[in-house]
Amino acid sequence: MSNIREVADLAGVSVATVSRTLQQPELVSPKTRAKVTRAIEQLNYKPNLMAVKFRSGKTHNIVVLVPTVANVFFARVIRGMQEAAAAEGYSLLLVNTMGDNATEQNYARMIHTSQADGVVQLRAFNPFNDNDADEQGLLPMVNACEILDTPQCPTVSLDNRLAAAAITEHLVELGHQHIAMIKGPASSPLTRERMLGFKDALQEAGLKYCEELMFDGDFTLQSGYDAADRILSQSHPVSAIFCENDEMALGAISRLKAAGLRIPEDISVSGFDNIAFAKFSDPPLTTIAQPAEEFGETAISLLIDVLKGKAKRAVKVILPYQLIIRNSTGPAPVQPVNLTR
Amino acid sequence: MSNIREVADLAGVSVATVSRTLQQPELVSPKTRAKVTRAIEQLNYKPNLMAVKFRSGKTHNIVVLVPTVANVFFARVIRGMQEAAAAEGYSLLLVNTMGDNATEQNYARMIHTSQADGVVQLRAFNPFNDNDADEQGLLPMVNACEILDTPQCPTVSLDNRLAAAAITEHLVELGHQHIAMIKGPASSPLTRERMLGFKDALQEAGLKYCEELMFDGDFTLQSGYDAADRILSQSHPVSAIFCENDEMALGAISRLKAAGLRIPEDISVSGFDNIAFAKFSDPPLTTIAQPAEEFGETAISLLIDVLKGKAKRAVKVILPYQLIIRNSTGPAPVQPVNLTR
DNA sequence: ACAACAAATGTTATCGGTTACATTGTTTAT
DNA sequence: ATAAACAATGTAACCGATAACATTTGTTGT
Repeated sequence: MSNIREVADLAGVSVATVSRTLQQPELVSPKTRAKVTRAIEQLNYKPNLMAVKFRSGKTHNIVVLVPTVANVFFARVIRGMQEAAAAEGYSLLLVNTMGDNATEQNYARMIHTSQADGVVQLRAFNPFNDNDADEQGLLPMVNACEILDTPQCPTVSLDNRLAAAAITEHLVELGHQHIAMIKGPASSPLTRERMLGFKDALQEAGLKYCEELMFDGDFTLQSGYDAADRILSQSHPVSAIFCENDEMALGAISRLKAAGLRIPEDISVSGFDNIAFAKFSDPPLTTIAQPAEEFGETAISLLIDVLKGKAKRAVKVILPYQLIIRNSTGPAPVQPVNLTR
Repeated sequence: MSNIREVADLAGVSVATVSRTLQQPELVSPKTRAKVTRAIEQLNYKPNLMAVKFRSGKTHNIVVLVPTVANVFFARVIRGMQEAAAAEGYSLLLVNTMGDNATEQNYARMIHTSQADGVVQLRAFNPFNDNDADEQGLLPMVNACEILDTPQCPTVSLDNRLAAAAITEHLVELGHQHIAMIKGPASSPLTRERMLGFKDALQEAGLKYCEELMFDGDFTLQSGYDAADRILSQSHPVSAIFCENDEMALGAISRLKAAGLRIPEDISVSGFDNIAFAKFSDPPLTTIAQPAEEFGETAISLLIDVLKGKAKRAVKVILPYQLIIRNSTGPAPVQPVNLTR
């Protein structure tokens, strides 16, 4: 591999001139520029970016902590980040953390070892220690999608509470009075926020909230299936199920159909996220659409602002949601269906 | 940020001793080691890994070219790579290439600019130029999943032809004589291989191959839906559809059901990949399971072999597939159903 | 023609580590 | 006792680029 010195020698100039030819060509006379360019081509010279990054102290790398890349929603967010990052000359170091705190802390440490300039965190967990925080005003981190309660960094999120209330309201308007909920893991703020929105809407409608109709899940298809199974084997009447994401909704539908229930005639099911599969399921899923790609783009652009020192104060961006009504929700049956057949 | 010199000063030793304490502690006396360790802690010293990588010429980064992270199958492969890489101290630079050749070439160039040591390519496209190849015997690249026809690098793949034949055979055994196929993009070798396997099985069974029953898709849900739409509006009888991946199969099922067809009573549909959704669709999808995580692990381990100079010759690994029979395929109807109702 | 200044190019310290080699101190063998 | 061998530590060159500063060359004005 050739280096800048060889190029300089071949072109008969100094290394500084070669560097300038590449960085600020306007400072180099056209004649010399031509000589240098020729030498570069002749040697097939490529600057060693490791050296550049080392020297400049800027890696142009961004660590992205993803709970799981297998989540279709995150895949869309990643795509948005990718594009925004590439446009600004940044590379993404994607880390599939499986929600493991230690792993996240490990990779966040790449900031300190100068392997990356910043971090995008897609989970409500602060991978930095407290003492890291006060070193500089703003940590080079952006929190997206599932945000921290008290973040010291910019965030991009959705008003999950409002969105959850909106979809619940839709169910209420259809006449549903006994709505079960399949929640995400208790550790997730999303879960809490969407639950609050759910409660808000119930209260607004004058319906009473019933703790026994809340079921645990973990955002996977299987957990939705399992939760539906538990719903079927309990005694309270249920005419609609609000699922905290689409995967769980689809899993639940699978179980309900296996029990011979018709959707939405016997029971309505709603999701959250509007993943690609939602449109093609049977029946197509009523859900909340999130601007996933935009989450990614915004996160990257906020982070770059922080890195450039532009952001003095932690910005909070709230992106809009959209209620997508399809056929998995319908009017409540006149007589609540007996689930335990 | 403190550096090695400050640590050396505080500990009252030379920089070499500090470096040795971290790299080859056995060369340093316990007494000195203790002094150095204390200084490191006191200053909260973290070695600048950019400097290390620059000096050593090894970045411990691996570029992964993913056509799209939104593909559930790739997500699993990525997860496998992630784990294998982390275990060996490598980081993954994931690139969502959207199948764009220029993008892939761009990122593959990171090898030449010393930003990464190697590349894992999940698509049948060689991002390097010919002249890159002969520089060294083996390019620091591994091709996985969808492999090149004439790769100059190690590969990990499935015998797609055999797998496609196996699932076709399953359809034939169920009595299907008019099998349509929804293909992937013509540019993909996977498409060709699976098509060959499909033809193999037809020939084996003495059935004739019909060009008009081959429909184009692009591995997305929507393209499966659209292809099914075209199948419904043509005149040949069809009792089964072999889809080249699960997404297209699910899209097709959605369209077929919308037309009032029952699956598998009226028409059978098979997929390929066994994504998580396959099990929870209605009906659950008959498909080919691939060891996705193992693809990823193997790819990384092969690449590391190449990087360490262990691999002299390009290895080809073929992983096993598994036919998963669920309920989207069933006996062929006695009288072929008229699709154009 | 010459000062004054601008443009073009060169020289070299520097980033933060690693490591070959040099030096000093300590132990072992004869 | 002395040379040889070894252990522990230090010195400084080096990786490849950048950029501050120094120097040379070219241009302009009077």
